[in-house]
Amino acid sequence: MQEDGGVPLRPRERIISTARDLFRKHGIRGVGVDAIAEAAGTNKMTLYRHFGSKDDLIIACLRDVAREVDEIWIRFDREYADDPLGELGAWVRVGAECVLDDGRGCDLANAAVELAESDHPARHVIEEFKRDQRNRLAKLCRRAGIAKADLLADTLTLLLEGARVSRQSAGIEGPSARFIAIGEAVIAAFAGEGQARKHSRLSRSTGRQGEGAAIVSPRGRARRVPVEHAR
Amino acid sequence: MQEDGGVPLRPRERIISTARDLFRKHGIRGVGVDAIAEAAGTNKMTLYRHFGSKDDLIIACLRDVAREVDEIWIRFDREYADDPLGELGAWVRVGAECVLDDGRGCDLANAAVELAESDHPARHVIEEFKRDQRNRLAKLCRRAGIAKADLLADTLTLLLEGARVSRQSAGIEGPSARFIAIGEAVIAAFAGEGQARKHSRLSRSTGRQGEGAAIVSPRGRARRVPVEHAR
DNA sequence: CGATAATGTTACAGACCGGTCACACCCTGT
DNA sequence: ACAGGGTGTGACCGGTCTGTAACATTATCG
Repeated sequence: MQEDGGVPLRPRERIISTARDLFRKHGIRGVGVDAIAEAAGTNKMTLYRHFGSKDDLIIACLRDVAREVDEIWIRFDREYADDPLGELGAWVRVGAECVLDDGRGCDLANAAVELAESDHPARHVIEEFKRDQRNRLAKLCRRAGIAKADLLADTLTLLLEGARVSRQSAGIEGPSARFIAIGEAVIAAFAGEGQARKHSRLSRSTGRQGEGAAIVSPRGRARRVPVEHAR
Repeated sequence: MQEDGGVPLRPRERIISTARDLFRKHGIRGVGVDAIAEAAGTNKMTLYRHFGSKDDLIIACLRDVAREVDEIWIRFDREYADDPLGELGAWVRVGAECVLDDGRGCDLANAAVELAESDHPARHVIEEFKRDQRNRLAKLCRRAGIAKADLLADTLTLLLEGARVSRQSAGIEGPSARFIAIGEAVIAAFAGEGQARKHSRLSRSTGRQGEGAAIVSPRGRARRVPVEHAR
């Protein structure tokens, strides 16, 4: 049946994996539990034995996404333990990968749009995740010696969030195509301001990209990262 | 019955207005045509006589939103005819208003998230609208003498788009709270780079805001604008 | 007034939704 | 061999969804 790395997946994992896929492709409200169960090679009854309701399944999926993103952070924090500025650059590149990917944006953010009810149980997971991402990024900025670390973290968060949603509504050639160039320029501007202050010029900061960069094209180290549609 | 400015609205306008409201509150897929018709003080049959299908109604609503935003642009272009930099500032402030407002983000962007099918007829409207917004903003940047006008337009677009979506998933205290500060700082950085070059420093550019600005609070001129949940 | 168009009302079709029930099956461990 | 837990099957419930049919009512305007 369905496997992952040679190990046959049990129904529960298959359901979560399949549900994540279908939710992402068609939207949470655009796919029914029956379709999920069938696509996962099982049936509705088994699905309901593992997840008491569709909302429960949604929450489990969102938690699963959040867990994957956390793992990326943990790996990055280890790989770039003594190079926080390099980690910031890697954050931009992996963010750009997420922007391209399949162009469906962040699962958590999408869920927040779809599940409009302000008291929906999934909102806790979403808000906690977003808060966590912001804090992680701010901490990284602080570690990198950025003077206005929180402000840079917020700026980068808005840029990535915007790139991912803009990719959906304005297309791949829209403003999100310049996410890498913009992100790197912003980091350079913030980094150059607090300490060395040599040249706090905006854009054209790390070489390459510049005005005519057009389509963002992640390469180099970030390519190795099997990030799928994380975050 | 339902009026607007003293003039009684005909069923068609009432339906569009009501549908926009309900779509916004509960999401497009979260509200049925029957509920829309009833809330609009009419019935499903009349709704279907004006709009052949729910998709048609969705498209009409999105066009209506786009039209309102266009009107704002036209007014701004007239009010700030000889002060493009001032218009950019106004753009940021009215954007911040949209971010706050009811915290449900851009109707067009939300629709792009909800209507995941890549061939959904509403996608044309959405993409055209977003392309148009970007071009308008870029033209404004050019008029303001910004050297890298397109890059600034893309940056501001990502920031606003990010602020509006982040407001939904990370809450009102999240990164979107600093949208005005960030936006103004970016504009100042770009404006200071191309020509005068006096101080291209990031942040702390136009006074006020700064590090501890916390919640964005639109005031002054932008307050007059009855923007509702435009864009 | 009278003709015509727009609107209201009710009922219905057909599909799909989330969720449950009863029961049969099969695999695993002892 | 046996027991028990996880799983598969199909039917079913009540509700909601988009969309339509037929007919009654009202508004508009010459």
